[in-house]
Amino acid sequence: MSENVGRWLRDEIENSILSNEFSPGERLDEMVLATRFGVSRTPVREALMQLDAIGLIEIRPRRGAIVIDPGPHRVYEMFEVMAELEGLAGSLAARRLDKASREAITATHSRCEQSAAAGDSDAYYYDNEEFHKAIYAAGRSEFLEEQCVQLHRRLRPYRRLQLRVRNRLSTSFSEHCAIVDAIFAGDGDEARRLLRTHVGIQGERFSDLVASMAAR
Amino acid sequence: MSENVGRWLRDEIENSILSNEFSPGERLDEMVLATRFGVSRTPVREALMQLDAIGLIEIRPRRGAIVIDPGPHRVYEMFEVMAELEGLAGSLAARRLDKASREAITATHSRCEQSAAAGDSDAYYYDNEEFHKAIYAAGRSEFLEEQCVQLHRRLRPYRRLQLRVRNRLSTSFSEHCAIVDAIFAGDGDEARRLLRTHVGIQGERFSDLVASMAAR
DNA sequence: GTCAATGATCGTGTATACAAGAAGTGCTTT
DNA sequence: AAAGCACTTCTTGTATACACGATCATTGAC
Repeated sequence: MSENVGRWLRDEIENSILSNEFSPGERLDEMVLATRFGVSRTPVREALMQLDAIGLIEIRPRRGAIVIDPGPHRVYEMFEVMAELEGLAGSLAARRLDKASREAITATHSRCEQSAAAGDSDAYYYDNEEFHKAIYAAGRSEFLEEQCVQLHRRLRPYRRLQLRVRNRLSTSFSEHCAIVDAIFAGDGDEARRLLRTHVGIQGERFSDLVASMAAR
Repeated sequence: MSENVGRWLRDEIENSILSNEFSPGERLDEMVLATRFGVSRTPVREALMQLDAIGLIEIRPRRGAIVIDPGPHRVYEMFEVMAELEGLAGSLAARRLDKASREAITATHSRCEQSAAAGDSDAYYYDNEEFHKAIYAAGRSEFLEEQCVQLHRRLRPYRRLQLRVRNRLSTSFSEHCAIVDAIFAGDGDEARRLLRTHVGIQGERFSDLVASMAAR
């Protein structure tokens, strides 16, 4: 547990939302949360305030907090922005790549290869996240890295759903290969382009997303 | 005053920070703020929590809140991300432009023209903001628009400083012209490219920024 | 039978009280 | 005189109390 209860609660509730324990639209009762975590309403409220500020929940004055339901269209928009940010990270990574980042990318990339070969979508889901984070870090822009990590976090549940689509695992991995090649070759524009299409949800992938969101 | 004190305080303190009334590094005493605004510590704390969540201040456990000092390098990184997001907004705007958005862009653009012609950098600062917001809106991506507005808000003080640089007003406006042309021509790639360079801080503009930040 | 009005109930918004840690101050000791 | 330690004080973190608005149900009227 973190040093202060408010922060701990924020992480706890955030995780519960992102892992779909609290569903979109669900009302978050302060008293219920307080008793559940064995604290008073004060730190619960502070945690909710923070989650409201980062857009995970909505606090309607005098009417309590509800988990925001982005809906397919907004999720698409979020992926669109994510694609753009990852593209930037990739282009910076290609220009600024150093030894440590190169090794981190190589390591996470080969872990993805193993999970993809094994057809283990849960393992791939985790390794994929580490791979992308390695690219964020390689861009050497702290602010960009933070933005990427935060948005990635919010999109996590949907990224996971996407991997369930048939053949997505092997497609994803082969795209990774091209991305790694571009970054290692120092080709920033190509890395940017590849990451944009890799992360974005073009064409039929949007309907796949809608379908998987509806299936929950 | 907003419907609840917490939100009002958040906006109030946020504005005070962004208008440099509270300087970077300054300690924000809960009790001082509470008495200043004539409320108790509870809503003050809730406001501070939210400002911490969006990265404007840092709350160090048991040691109070301080206004974050981004420093030139981080401000540069923020502009880099802003440029990318605005580029995306511009490319979307070029593809999705409708009548209302077109009129909004035209109107704000001509207001910029007048302020630039008058050499009124304060007026231009305001009109420029409206112009950029018109482009965000024209992209028709709510999430992107929100991200742009939020980041624009945080960069506002620095954008203002930049306009003080010699000739920046007329340069900025002529860039606007090219951007408007590209968007109206439906050339998304060109709009993206132009906005990226317009917003980003390349070359000597970075040293201008550093100089103006130091001069405060 | 349906709709509206009024009162009861529940939950949020704010203030205050209390607990606990951090920073500053003054004393002692070397 | 400088450094270390204890004590005091100030500020934050959490709990609780109270006030007010929203929601819901019950009752009455049409």
